[in-house]
Amino acid sequence: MPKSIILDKKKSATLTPQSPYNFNYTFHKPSHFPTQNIKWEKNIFYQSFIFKNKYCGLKYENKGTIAKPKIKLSIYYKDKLNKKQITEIINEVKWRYDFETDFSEFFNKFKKDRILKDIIKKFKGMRISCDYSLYEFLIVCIVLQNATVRRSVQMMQNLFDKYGKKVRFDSVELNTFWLPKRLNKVSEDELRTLKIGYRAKFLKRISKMFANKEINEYEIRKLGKDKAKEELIKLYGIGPASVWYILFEVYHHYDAFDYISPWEQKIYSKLIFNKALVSTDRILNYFKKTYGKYRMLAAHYIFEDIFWKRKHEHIEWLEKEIRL
DNA sequence: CATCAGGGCCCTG
DNA sequence: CAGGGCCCTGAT
Repeated sequence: MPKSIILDKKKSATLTPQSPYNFNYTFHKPSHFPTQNIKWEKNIFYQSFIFKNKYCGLKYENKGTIAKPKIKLSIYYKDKLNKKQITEIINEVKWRYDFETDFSEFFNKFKKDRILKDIIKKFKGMRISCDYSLYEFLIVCIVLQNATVRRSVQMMQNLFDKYGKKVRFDSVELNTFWLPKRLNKVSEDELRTLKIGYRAKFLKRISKMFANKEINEYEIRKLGKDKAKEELIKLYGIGPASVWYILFEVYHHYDAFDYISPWEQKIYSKLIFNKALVSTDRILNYFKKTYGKYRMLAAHYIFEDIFWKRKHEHIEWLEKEIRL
């Protein structure tokens, strides 16, 4: 078990995202895979955060409204962070939680859409949120592949316990990820003792690429969707199912919806067509035609809506599809 | 007890 | 471009 790093220093800043911004629907996504590097409670969000090899903790507090958003960000750290580094962390946070995008066109365009109209009313101001760096998100993708959620949770926790650290700040203790070079050094056999199976090879290769700086997360932000896809799909262990998640969540391409995995196909079939199984082509065409460049964002709103409902009520058909 | 598919991907033919 | 193999786990 990792030992805790106590983060006893703190700097705070007040941030004002573009309106409308819904704090809670952005910082908590029930459809997302749960990992122990983050913690949400109403109007507060915590995360562990590795910034240039430094282990930090971030606390976000909702101090505004959806129409007049205001977020207090507190950065907890141990050694020292200079002003420039603080600014860099703030900029990264703004990107990760989609502070600066203008959503008005999306909301206006679809406020009468048969599926989205009610969802938009309720979720207006929900943004993309990515709790991970590219490297960390790749780990999550790989751990999700060909496994049930329960098993993915176990694999992730084993990795956190073996290679990550823990940070303690404010009132929380959270797991952290590790640096790519850490995994680059371990053997495939050692990784396999963590019950991750054939994924060990993927993690090693990807960690090696990051350790050797063969891939640059920030350069890919400058690329268009197709170019970015081309780069990402080259990664060993990243195929068509994973790459769309990355393009949307990490790179904010609101139209990154050109592939549906079987379990998602069933969910969209039910929600959009009220049928057990509609062909993936038909679903994708519907989204493309109806939502155009916002098709993945629309899909995201629809997905979050059903998963929020699931928190409060039992949805029989959905339980069958997600197989915990 | 055995068998099997699961929130894919790689590699081969 | 189809299909087999891959890890482990819980369901049957």
